Amino acid sequence: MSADCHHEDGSHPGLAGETLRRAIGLAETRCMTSQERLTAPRRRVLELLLESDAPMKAYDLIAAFGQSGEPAKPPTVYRALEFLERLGFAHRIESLNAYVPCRLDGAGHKAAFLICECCGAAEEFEPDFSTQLAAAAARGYAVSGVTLEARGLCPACR
Amino acid sequence: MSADCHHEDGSHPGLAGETLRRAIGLAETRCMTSQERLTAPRRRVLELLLESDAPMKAYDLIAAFGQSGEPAKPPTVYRALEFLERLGFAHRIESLNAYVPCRLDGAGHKAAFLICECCGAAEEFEPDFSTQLAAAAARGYAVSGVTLEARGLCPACR
DNA sequence: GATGTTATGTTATCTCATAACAGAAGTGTT
DNA sequence: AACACTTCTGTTATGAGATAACATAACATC
Repeated sequence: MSADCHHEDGSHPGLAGETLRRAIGLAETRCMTSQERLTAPRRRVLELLLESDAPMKAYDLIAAFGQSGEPAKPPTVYRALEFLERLGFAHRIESLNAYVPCRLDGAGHKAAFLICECCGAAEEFEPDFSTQLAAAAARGYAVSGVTLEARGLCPACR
Repeated sequence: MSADCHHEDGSHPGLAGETLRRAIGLAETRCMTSQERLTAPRRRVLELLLESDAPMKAYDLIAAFGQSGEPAKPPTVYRALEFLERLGFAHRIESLNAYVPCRLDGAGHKAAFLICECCGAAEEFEPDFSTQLAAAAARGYAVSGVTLEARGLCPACR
């Protein structure tokens, strides 16, 4: 994100109130059905991601973790992120070293982002990797996960 | 790369001798025509990348930099990598924190890799991003660069 | 040969992430 | 209930990756 960008990122406003509660409730349900546990630290990290307007760095999560200002220890947050990624509730954006909640239901182990170099917005979009998967198959590769990160300017910043 | 993989990565054998010299000569030429300078540290880092069979970490490059075993200082190597990326001579693989020489001529600011989770090979392939670029355009994004990283098993490791 | 620009050398520090081990909490048995 | 088993958490310490800041050197060009 450039330092002198004054645009707002309108693409993914953070959740709050009832909307937030429902998103977390949905995660609870999905954990139930897959015999996984949405424990307190995992729930807290998911909540922080959902509340945020923008991708969050791990140490942002660490700093914001405690209700009354006490930070978490790094492993607490990294473990929660690992869990959330494994269940598809969050994605890591490699080129930012940052994390976002999954905005698309059931994207599985594929993710695609449009990242604005001006305002820092990271918009997730439905990835169609058929071309690339065909190229991989032609080379004999068995692909288990794909990520795509496109950098540029969002409509507001152009 | 899994610790117990005994396969060889055959996809990108490191260059040596005449082949290596020609690859570097090509880079020299391309620098000339674009009014850029392939200075000693830049040339050295490119050489190390070209000689390697596999993606190299920045601190691998730092350790291998000196002819007689003396490491480089980190900024020396990071600056060279920045230059090589800018000119399209090298790519950073975000999900590995590692670097490879560009294997495709004139790929510009787009790159696509098949990364073997067993042997660590990273094969660059010709990216066709037409689908994703159309999706980006539909959202009003002006895309300046795209990277794709597909993880899985290479033919030898399957 | 003075000036502006680009690149390098050097020190220190910052950000990002994980290893290792002890303890607590849930689950299923007998 | 007592037990073993597994999963998750707490805590300390450290490893890995990258950059800020400033001084010096090399090149260009006028």
